[in-house]
Amino acid sequence: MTTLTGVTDSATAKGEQTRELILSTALRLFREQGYGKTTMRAIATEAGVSVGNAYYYFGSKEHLMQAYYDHLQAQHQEVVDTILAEEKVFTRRLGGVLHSWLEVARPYHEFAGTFFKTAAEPTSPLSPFSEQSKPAREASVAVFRQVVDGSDLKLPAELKAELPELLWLMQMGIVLFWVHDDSQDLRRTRALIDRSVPLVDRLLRLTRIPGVRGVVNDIVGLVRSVKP
Amino acid sequence: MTTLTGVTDSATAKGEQTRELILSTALRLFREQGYGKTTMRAIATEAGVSVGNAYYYFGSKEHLMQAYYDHLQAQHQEVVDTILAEEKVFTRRLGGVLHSWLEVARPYHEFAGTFFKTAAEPTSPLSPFSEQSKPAREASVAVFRQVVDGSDLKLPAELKAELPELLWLMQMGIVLFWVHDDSQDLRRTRALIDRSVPLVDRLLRLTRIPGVRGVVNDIVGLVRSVKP
DNA sequence: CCTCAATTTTGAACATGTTCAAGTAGGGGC
DNA sequence: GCCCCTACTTGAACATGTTCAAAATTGAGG
Repeated sequence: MTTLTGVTDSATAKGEQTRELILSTALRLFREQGYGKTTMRAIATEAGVSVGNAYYYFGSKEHLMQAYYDHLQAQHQEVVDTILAEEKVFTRRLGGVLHSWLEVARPYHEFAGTFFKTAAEPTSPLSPFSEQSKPAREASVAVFRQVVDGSDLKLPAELKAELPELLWLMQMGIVLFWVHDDSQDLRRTRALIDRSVPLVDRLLRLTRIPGVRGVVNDIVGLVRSVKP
Repeated sequence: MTTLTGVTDSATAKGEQTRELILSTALRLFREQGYGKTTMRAIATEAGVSVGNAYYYFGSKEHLMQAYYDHLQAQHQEVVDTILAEEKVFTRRLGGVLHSWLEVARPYHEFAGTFFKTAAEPTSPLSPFSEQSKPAREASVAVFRQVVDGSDLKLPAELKAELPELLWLMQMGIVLFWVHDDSQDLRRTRALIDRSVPLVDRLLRLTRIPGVRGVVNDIVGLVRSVKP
C-alpha cells in the first residue's frame, strides 16, 4: 500500500488493513447468506473485531453495501476496457457493456434488491442521484461515453453529447428489471438487452429523418434542463 | 359500516373500527414527523392501543405505508374522474392527471422517499411489480386507459392498446423524479411534466411517418414481451 | 525509555421493528 | 347460566442496527 503522503502511510496502514478485512468479510457473508440475514455482529465476529470497530470504518451497514458497489463497478470497468478495445460497432459495444455488467454482478443478484432498496431512498448517500455518489455515477456515465466515442456511430453533436447520459438511464432501467428478474439464468434480462440494443440503434438512425429531428432536440433539451 | 354479510357485520365492526383508528393515527404521525421518526410504539400509544394490537391489523410498519398508498390512489381516482369528464384533448388530459397526482401526494412528499425505498425492493409485497400489488397497479394503469380512450387521440390499435402501460411507466419515472425533487414548491417536477406531455404527444404523432412505424412496432413488441 | 496526543478498539447500552404466549371479551349452543 | 370458540388485545421479550464513553494501542518527539 503506497500513498502520496509518506508520513501518514504507515499510520493508516494498520487501519486500512482492518478496513479491508471487515469489508471482505462482509461481502463474503452477504454473498453466502444474503444482506438481510447477515448481521453486523456476525460480520464483526467473523472478522475477529468488535461491532463498534466495524462502525469505526463504515458508518452503517449500508456503507458496506456502497463499498461493494464500488468494487463491482471497478471490476466492470476492467472488463469493459477489454471489450471496447476490440469492438467498434456501436450495437456490439453497447450490448457487450450491458451483458458484461450482468456477468460481473451475477454473484450478487440475490441480494441486489436490498441494494436497490437503499439506493432508491433520496436521502440516502447511496442514491445514484445523490451528491455523494456523484463520482461513482460519473464513472458509470463515462463508460457509456467510451461506448459512444469509440464507435462507428454518426450523430449530430448535440445528441452525441447527451447520449451517454441517456444510455446510463437505460442501464438503470435494465438494472431495475434485472433486480426483479427471477427467471432461470436471467434469461429475461438477457432478452431485454438483446432486443433493446438494436432498437436504440434504429432509434438513433431515425434522427436523420427531418420530422424526427425536432422531437429529438426537444428530448435533448428536456434531459438537459432536468439534469442539475 | 354496512357489509353484505349481516352476520359478520357486528363481529367485524369492532375490529374494523380499531383498524381505522390505528391507520389514521399512523398517517397523521407520518405526516407530522415523517416515516422514519414515527415509531410503532408512538402510533400504538397515540391510538390508545398496544403495540401488539397494531401488528394484529398490519403485518408490519410497511403495511401501514401500503395502506396509505391505497388511500392516496383512491383520492387521485376521484380527482381524475372530475378532470377527465370535462376535458377531451389528450395533452390536457394527461397533464391534468399527472399534475393532480402531485397535488394529492403533496402532503406526503417529505416521507415519500421511504415509500419508494420499500417499493424498490423486489421481494417486498409493496413493490409496484409484485403480484400482491397487482390490483393497485392495474387500477393505476386503468387511469391512463381512461386518459387515452376518452381522448381525441388517433392511433393505430396496437399502439393504443399498449399506450396506457407506457404512460404508467412514464408516471413511475416522474414519481421517481418527484421523490428526489427538493425544489421550491416542486417547481422542477412541474416543469418536467409540462415539457414531457407535449413531447409525448409529438412522439405519438410521429408514428404516422412510415419509417418510424417499424420502430414503434418493435417497441410495442418489446414492451409486450417483457410484461409477464 | 518516557510522554502524550491521535488513532484505533471495545462492549455494554440504547432504540426500535417484530413476535408470541397468555389473557380478555363476547356471543352462540345447550 | 354455563361452556366454548373465535376474535381481539396485551405487554414483555427478542433481534438487530447504532451509539458512545472508556480503554488500549501506536508512533513521534524528547
